[in-house]
Amino acid sequence: MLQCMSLRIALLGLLTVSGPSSGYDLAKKFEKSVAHVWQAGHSQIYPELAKMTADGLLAVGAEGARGRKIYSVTPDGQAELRRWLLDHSPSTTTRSETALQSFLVPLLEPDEAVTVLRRMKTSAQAHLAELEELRAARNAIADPAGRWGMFGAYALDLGIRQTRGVMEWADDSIADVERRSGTA
Amino acid sequence: MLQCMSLRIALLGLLTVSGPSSGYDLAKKFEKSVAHVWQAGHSQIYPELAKMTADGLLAVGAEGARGRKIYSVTPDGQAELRRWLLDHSPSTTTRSETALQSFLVPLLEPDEAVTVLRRMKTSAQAHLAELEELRAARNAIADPAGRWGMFGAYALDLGIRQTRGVMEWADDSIADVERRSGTA
DNA sequence: GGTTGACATGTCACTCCTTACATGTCACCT
DNA sequence: AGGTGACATGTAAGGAGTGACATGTCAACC
Repeated sequence: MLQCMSLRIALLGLLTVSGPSSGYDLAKKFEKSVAHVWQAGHSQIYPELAKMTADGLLAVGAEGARGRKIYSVTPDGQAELRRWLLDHSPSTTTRSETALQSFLVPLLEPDEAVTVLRRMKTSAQAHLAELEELRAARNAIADPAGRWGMFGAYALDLGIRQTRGVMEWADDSIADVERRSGTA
Repeated sequence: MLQCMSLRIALLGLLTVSGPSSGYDLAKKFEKSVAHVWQAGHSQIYPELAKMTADGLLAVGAEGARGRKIYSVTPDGQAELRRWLLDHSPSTTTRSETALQSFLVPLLEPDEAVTVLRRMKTSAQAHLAELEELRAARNAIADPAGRWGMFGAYALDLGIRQTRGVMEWADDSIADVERRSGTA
């Protein structure tokens, strides 16, 4: 089993917090939460749930209306999740189109580079607004004292900091490009 | 052509800066530079170079010793790279194991969560040291006034900021977990 | 009764990426 | 002459991920 695991883990975590759920519900919740850190569509989720069931990490309860299958986490599944969190040092393999653009941007003329950097800043700004709205909604509704009250909260905080970092970086890089082209 | 493109673009950029190079040389340079933002092994690079040649983005010069093929960027290749940088808004699809761990960490007991967060901080620290050494080496050697002097420099700066951000986040999150478990 | 649209689950084809395997060249050492 | 090891280029098998397609249920509305 040298596979990536991450989708499995994400689903185990989500199912732990949600309690027994159907694939459809999981896919919807996934989209609104875990997808910020690990993307997957229903066409990947349904087969993975089936495989996880076959591997004993999940159990299928009664099938509800419209053929809904209700999954829940087995003890093996809990153990798998715990083990991954405690023992697995995450692989650092990056693959970010934004970072690639930032890498290559010096290949452009200064004014073009500034345009690209400004676009990056704008989209970071939009992303930041989205994340801060999410946090505001959390603070208004969620019960942070509950058993899983902080589920996703640290990741949200991290995302906000990283996005702010991108904005600051873009500002400084724009200034740097302009300084260099001014004195050239 | 709804493909990802990113590997193509990375190779075009690297080849633009390196000047005509063999696949082997590109793979080595790739590993030391672009791989920080987009990973790929030689088994992916060789076929991609062949495809890019077939698509007219690259041209093969004389074959050197030991069957070396010397690739160079064609005008079509330059245009492709420019177009991607100027017109392509990078997809925001995240997929980070670190972020996934940060997402799920509240599922653990407080002391376990602290352990995981400390590990994340340590590895961020190591990564930061690596990046700062890279920057020091750049500053000692590189000629930032040269045509491509800043190639990769903005990405390196971004990486350093992001990694510092992770460390700060880890510190604050550890403090938060400890505060919550103390008052619970 | 029929249409619409949200609910619900899946498959298929294709691209992307990783690991391991396979092949052959050339310089240098003994 | 033979061995070693860096150089150099590839292929193959399989897992991961994407987008489009396919199928069927059920409630509500007209």
